[in-house]
Amino acid sequence: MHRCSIVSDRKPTIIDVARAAGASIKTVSRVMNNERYVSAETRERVQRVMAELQFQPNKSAQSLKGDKSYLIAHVYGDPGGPYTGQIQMGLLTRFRDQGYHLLIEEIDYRGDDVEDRVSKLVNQLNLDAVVLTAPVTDNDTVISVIERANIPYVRVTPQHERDGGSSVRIDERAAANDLTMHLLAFGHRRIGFIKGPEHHAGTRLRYSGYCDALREYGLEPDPEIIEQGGFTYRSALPCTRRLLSLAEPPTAIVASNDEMAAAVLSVAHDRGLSLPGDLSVVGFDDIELAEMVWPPLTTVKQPIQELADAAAEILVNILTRRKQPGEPAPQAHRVLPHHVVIRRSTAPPARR
Amino acid sequence: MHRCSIVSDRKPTIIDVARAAGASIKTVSRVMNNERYVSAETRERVQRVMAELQFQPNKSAQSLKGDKSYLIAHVYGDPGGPYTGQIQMGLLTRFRDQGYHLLIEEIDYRGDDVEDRVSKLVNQLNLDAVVLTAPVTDNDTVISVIERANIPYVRVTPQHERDGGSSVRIDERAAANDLTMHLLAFGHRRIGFIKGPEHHAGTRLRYSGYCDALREYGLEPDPEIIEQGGFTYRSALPCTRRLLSLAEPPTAIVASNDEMAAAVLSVAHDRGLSLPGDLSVVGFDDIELAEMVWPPLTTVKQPIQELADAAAEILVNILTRRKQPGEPAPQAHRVLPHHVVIRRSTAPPARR
DNA sequence: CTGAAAGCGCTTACAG
DNA sequence: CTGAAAGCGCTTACAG
Repeated sequence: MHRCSIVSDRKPTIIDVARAAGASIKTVSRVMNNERYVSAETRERVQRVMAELQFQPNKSAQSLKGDKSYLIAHVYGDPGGPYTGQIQMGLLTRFRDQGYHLLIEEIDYRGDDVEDRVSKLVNQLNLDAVVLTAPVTDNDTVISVIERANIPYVRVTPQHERDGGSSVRIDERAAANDLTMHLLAFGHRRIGFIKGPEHHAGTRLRYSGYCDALREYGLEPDPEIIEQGGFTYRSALPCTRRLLSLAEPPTAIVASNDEMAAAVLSVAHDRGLSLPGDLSVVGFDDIELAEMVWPPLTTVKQPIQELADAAAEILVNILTRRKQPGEPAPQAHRVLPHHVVIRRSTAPPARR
Repeated sequence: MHRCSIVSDRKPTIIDVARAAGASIKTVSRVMNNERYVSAETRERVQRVMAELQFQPNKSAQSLKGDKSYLIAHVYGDPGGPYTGQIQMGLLTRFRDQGYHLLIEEIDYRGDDVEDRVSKLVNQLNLDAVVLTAPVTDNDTVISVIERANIPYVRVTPQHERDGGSSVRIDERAAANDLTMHLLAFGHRRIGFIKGPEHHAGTRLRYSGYCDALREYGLEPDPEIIEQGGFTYRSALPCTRRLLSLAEPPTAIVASNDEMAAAVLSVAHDRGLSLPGDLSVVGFDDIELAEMVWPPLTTVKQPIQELADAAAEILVNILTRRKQPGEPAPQAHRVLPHHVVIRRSTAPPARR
């Protein structure tokens, strides 16, 4: 018996394991990393000792010499939308099993220290990969730092396609089109629209989808009933007030996201309108809020869970098979199916 | 001129800086860490070279030999509540300036791998500190792993006080009391209550505050109008339906959080009740949703930003002055002021 | 299939 | 105030 003391006050290292197992540290390293060329017998013996000693490899040491830090960052912006948390949950679940940990970094795209912050994150920590969500999916400063460091990255619901990196998204334009068509099919012809903020993924595509749908019915977008919002509840309050104060107010309003749709409902309630008879309202994203307001919102479901899964899967694929240096990181671009969720906030327009 | 090439394809190391500055690596290290005993002249010269070379210290190397990983983890649970994101924002902002990065780990307290997961996080990454939020603030398994590793930690809004670690919170019991008093002062005498889930911080204290308030008015809590919810919107739907179907329904309902209060509103709307005349509703937390539903909720504001700030400040204090080993980590327990936000979901009961 | 040596980029003692 | 040496716990070549 040459393993003297199983219990010790300091954390066991690879050397302790090697000694206790009667093997070299290189062999222990091989077992840890599931490499080939270890006899089944040796592997088993080492694994048993690792378990007994409760050995846990030091990530810093692995990172210093090796090329992996086992750290992946989620870079997002505020307002990143209420699904930031759900995206993170999805990523965590997937990365966990592979031994990766998730770091988070919030980036204000207006800030002048964006480059510095991302650079520190990427370079000091030797990140293995990065996930980008709105509104930094299309931030050139952030992306160029990541590309310079030659780290694989995935953009979740980006606005524009790009040569580098990977992406996962739904067809936002088609989704906004479907949503508007739903209102047109109900007989609405005067349909207001509240846009999202510039620079934010989705803003442009959702607006385009709305315009396309109108044109399919031979209508032209009317600037009088198109408002500029900011994706927040508050931003849509004055927009709605203006729309409902028009001589000829819209009979339906498409808000570019659910939070703004909630604001439309509040203003309508406040004016004593009967919903959805006097005003139909639709949102976008299907966040939890969509079901919690009254009437619950007709909206497009953003398949957050699936998007996060797809993003994680793409990265895990890349990370677990990078063997040849010089080989360009493989890319993937996935477009997931979307669907309109019809609830009680939409109905045919009431007769006047 | 002994700095040959400023530009290089590989990242500059401390050795490159030392060479270019004509100093030893130890001196560069001193400058990096803002240690004393460096002449102003040398310090400045080194700093200039660091900037020119865009030198960024490798955290893995710092962590391997030193005792700091510059990594702090936020351990939370799902449902961690919609303010998980806000807490993280607050922590990020504060830690950033100190050079710390934030890792996140979601823990399902029902899972049997909790210990393993937290242990891996803490031990493999050599975490510098941990922040715990609901519902893991009172999880003994998690806390004992952290304490064994001798890492400072802060619990945000814990349910029970503890000997070890630090905590920040509001007086939830007093807050629930205030909220209920507000209804009592309006003249309500039959006030329903929807509890949060067991094991979740806040559940017990909020209920106690409600009971206390009733007793101050000489009333006893009536089990018939006390429901068991789960802090989710959906969980409160059936609770509300039962309460409103009673022969003598409550004239007001206290929901243990805002999401459940939103569910109360929806059921009431669905039954055609006039709000707040037929039913007053209060929530707890003042999450964004509270202002987005109709009528907007009277609730208690959870000062998330301040709580996150306080938590971060406590940790930064501990981390930046740990000099003497053996000295126990200093602790802090802070109770922040709370206040009731009165909106339009509460009013005196209508005459029957 | 297995192992001894060197080294990743820093920090910690320890000397001057 | 400054620096040369050793070492943190692993992995990467390189030999057997």
